[in-house]
Amino acid sequence: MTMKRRSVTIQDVAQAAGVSVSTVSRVLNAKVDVASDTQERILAVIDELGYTSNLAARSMRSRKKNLIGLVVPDIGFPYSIEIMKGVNRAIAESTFDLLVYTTGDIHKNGTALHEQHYVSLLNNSITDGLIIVASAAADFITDAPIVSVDPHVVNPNYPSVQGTNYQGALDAMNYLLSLGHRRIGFICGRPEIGSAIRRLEGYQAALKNAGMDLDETLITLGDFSAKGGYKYATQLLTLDNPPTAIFAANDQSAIGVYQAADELGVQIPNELSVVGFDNISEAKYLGLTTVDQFLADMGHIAILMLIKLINNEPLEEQIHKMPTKLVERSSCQTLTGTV
Amino acid sequence: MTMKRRSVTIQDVAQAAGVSVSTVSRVLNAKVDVASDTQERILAVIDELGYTSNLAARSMRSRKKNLIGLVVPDIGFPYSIEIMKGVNRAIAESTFDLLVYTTGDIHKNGTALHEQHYVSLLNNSITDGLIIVASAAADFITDAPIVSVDPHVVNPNYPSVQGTNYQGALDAMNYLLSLGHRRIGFICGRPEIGSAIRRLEGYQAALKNAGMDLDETLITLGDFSAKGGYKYATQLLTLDNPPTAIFAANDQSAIGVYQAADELGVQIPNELSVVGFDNISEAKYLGLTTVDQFLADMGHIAILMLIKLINNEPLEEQIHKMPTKLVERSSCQTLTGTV
DNA sequence: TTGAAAGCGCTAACAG
DNA sequence: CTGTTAGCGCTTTCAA
Repeated sequence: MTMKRRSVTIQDVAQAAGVSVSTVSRVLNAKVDVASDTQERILAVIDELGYTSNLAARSMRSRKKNLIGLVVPDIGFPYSIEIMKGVNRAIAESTFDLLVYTTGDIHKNGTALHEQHYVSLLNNSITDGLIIVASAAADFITDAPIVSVDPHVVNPNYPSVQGTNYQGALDAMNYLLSLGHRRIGFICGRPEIGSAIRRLEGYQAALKNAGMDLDETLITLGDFSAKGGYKYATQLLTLDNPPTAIFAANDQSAIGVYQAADELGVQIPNELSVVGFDNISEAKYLGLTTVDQFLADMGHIAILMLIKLINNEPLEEQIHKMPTKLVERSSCQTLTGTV
Repeated sequence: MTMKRRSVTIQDVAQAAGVSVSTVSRVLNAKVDVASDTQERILAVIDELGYTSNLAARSMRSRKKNLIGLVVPDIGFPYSIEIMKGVNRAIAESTFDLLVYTTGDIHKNGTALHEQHYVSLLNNSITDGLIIVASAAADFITDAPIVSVDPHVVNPNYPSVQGTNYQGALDAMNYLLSLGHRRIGFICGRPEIGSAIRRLEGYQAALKNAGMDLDETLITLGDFSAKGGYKYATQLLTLDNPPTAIFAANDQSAIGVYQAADELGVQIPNELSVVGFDNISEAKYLGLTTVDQFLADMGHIAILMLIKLINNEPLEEQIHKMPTKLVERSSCQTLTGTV
């Protein structure tokens, strides 16, 4: 590790090259009005001294930072990972660098405050713009643009990319109905999150469309966790008249369902069909890639939108509808976005 | 979204509170020598104006930035995620904020350059120190301390936290041997990475210790990917005299083994035992948590080491040995670290 | 084509 | 306890 006590500054480079700092700065910023031999000499010195421009100083002085920030909730969720992948891909194709901040455990309180803290910290100083994933906070203080991905509550004041949760739930339910199921259980997500509610509404609408009655005992609480899924699946499967299929609000819940079924000796998929929304873990385990792609695309779209905002280009409203694909014991996810 | 054209500065706060900037600065940095009524007034103004300190300006002026950087390879790997979790946990218990940078696809070239770019960019400006996970680069130019987690090649010039790959492989093999297996296949990791080699050495040593001959046809190439695992498992399982057990170099490879076995109609674990190093995906799928913990602890330890370095405290050499736990079809991971 | 000089927002002496 | 002042490293006028 080459560890110097004081880093080499633009001053050092200027002195070594026998020019002024402003000339070095011009070279660094690829300005054209520099004599080519001067330029070469400076570049050589930069290389020799191992100079890197100081991010802080640069950010402070100039408006463009070439840096985009991504604020994601608990990275333990495959959901976050997949979005990050799409973001990474889009960043790689751009001229921006990416910094990621995680707000920690999504189930803990104070997430909204954490988010706001980071937004202020970053967007008022070193980043040109920010993507916020699954934000709990509804409002932010910021100078630079923000694009929100799957916010808990949609705020029409700023652009967002959202999964088509309602349609996805309809698709999943229609799939189960087409298999002949008439008693389908539903394990809900965290009720304060809009997407969980829209999935529930999709569940209810599908039953209604099929002309079936709603059995309230088949709808349970839930919290997007495997533990919750296990608890509520056990509840459903030990009913006097248990469901023949379960639609879980997300992949973690679905894992809990598998565990509960296993423990109770219920065979999947022979005795019980299971569909989980966002069923990433399983898809990955089974070597499927379709589901991941939806989320990655959300991240990708969000970055493209953000870059347009940063460049002051207009956003055209646009529906980005992903094809739906269902696999046994797995699920579907569709999304819309404005680019 | 509250979006102002120019952010409120410490100047604005000072003016509004009728004090000087330095007094505001003192309050911001929790200095004690400020009259409590002055402090209250300033805090009220800060709150009212929605002031947030400019990260760039602060970083530039003061040595302490309260920010730690984490550079991880491809976030698609559960390995990276688990380490990030441990890091997050340690950060939450500290006074530091965390910023993450990912170098993208681990299999792509140029990773080392990417790493060096970010180390210079961050560590010479806005971070107090950096954790680098699975670094491909061996050397860095940096002002602030670095702690390396599982570097490809260990550089004795700077502190590192490393998994006990050799011992872990021994444990995994002894487990398979204790099950009575005498023909055990090995699917290697990327050979340019030190940990892959140490796992191979553990495999070989275990056989030697058991007084068994080494059958070269049972050792295949590999690349830490499911695709590679599938390919080489197929190769092993279609041998004239196929192995009764396979030890895969990581969890991705193991997934490939399951796929290959499934396709060839080989029953696991009845006809074939499989152990995968770092078997995170499966452990998670099966609801196990032990394996994750090892990696998270590596991240945790790394942060504790880094904070000591930042505070100029000495590092004591210390072996942190995790208990070994083996589960059928899954694996073990132990680690050591200096804190 | 280049250099001198003015700050960006902030912290840290140094005085009072 | 508080204000004045001097920069941190960089970009950007404005002159030369």
